[in-house]
Amino acid sequence: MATGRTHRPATRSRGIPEATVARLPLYLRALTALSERSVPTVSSEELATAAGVNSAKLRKDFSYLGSYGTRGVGYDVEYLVYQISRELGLTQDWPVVIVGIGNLGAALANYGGFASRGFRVAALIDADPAMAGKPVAGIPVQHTDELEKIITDNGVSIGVIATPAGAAQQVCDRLVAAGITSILNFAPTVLSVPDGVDVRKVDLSIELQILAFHEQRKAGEEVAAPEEGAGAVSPPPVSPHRAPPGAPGADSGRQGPDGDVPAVMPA
Amino acid sequence: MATGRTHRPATRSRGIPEATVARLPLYLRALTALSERSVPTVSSEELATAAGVNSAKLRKDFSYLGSYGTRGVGYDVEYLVYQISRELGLTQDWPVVIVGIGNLGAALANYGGFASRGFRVAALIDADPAMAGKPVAGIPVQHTDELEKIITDNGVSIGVIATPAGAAQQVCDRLVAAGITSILNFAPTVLSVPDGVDVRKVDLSIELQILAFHEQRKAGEEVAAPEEGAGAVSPPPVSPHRAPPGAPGADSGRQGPDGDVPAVMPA
DNA sequence: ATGTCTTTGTGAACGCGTGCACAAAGATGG
DNA sequence: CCATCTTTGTGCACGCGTTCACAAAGACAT
Repeated sequence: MATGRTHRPATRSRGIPEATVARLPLYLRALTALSERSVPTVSSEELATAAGVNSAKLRKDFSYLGSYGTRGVGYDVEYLVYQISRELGLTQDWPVVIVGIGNLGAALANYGGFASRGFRVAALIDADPAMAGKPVAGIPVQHTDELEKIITDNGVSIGVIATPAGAAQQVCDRLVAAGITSILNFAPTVLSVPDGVDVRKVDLSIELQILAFHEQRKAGEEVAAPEEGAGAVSPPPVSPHRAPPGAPGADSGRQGPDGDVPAVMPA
Repeated sequence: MATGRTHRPATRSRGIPEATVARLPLYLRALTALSERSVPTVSSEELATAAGVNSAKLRKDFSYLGSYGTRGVGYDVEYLVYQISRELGLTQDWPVVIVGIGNLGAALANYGGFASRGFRVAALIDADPAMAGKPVAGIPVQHTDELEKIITDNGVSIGVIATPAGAAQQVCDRLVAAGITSILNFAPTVLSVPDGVDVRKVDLSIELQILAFHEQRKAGEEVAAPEEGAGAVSPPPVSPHRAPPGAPGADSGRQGPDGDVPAVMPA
């Protein structure tokens, strides 16, 4: 999961737990697949398997939405697709803007999963004047100067940030000032936003690091970890030189502070 | 976070909670930034703010790693960077292979955040013969036929799947059979893997849908929904009882019955 | 040394999320 | 109409994660 929510402590919207909301898209995907195969109904067991979750959890999730099932039979696929879509707000059109048309931004612009879910790429924005007018995924890139106008003219409320880390906060501030209230952030930075603005982040690097952690653990299981100092080893002021990976280090020379340039895109 | 973990119920690796592991990369990023600015020490309060978390949570997280701070002073930045890197397994080289070099795969191959964290792209693999030999991000693409050989020859244990949804499971099976034990999946499909294999998934579409949910709720707050609670009155926008599809009518039209099309990667 | 001040590390309480297990609801067959 | 069988919906218990709040530990000044 390359995700991470931000803020929004416990405002359980109208009783639907955040964890449940996060799974609804999963159910929707599985249901859509069934719908395409013209399957009329599914049991919680079948659907749960298709969505990769526990059936009890699925039933409990659906119970928050209402009683849409039929005991002894299961759930009507089409009806459920509609209900979940409505709950998620996918029955309406959501114009989005993508800021930062680099490798990642371009990949996002070409992403086919947008339109099929009610999301419409209203505009592509980049700070590089050379990019202006150049079409990406059939949409001409516009310069950052137009940002505010684009957002207000199109009534955009969701913005995607795919810029380098250094520019993210600045872009974010402008988006928010222009009226954006939901942001999907691909830049490896913590964005600070005023209350009322939602931010979700996707960071591939983080996901890989989590995998590495487990991978290391698996590998170390056979060798039996050396347990290191049992007693609390007081932190010696002597900063142990950070062991640089045997790889071609010297990465931080690429650019700004963090040198991170996000590049992600779910298929 | 466009993230979502999979499996691994409660195997808290050596006592470090999964939630804590997921935050370590966040701390590491903030610490690295401080390190580059030559800041010698930070308090839990400062670091927490930089990482976007609560200070109490941060201290508790660090407590699982050991006592690396100094009361009254804070944490030694360099030392902590090293400890966390080591804990995450980033002090060693992790060769990874990327399968599926479409828009997404190419973006990933160009991602600068890999090398800087100890990850090295060992190979790019695609099923399209026309792609073979073509360099992407300086690395020549190899055909799927070579998959097994590439993995065993390079001792790769982490694989990234960026193929269309339809090919994901098949690719996954081959990766696992070849010895891969950690997979980062960008395809919108639930992968089934044997025990011992970790899968993490990133799905942009899901993140956007979650944002849409909250966005819709924000918009609806002004209209103030009429409580509707008590009697569990199933909201029948279409039909009270198990009404068949019927949905499209009220729907924003546009998309056909299918609507979804499992995010078929443009490739 | 001694006292004061800062910040960590953690015990404990609390709340959310998960999964079990079962009663209720409805379908189905006789 | 009744019996049986399937599957939902949910009460309940449990465990993880979060947060509070404070004692302990050390820095620093006197």
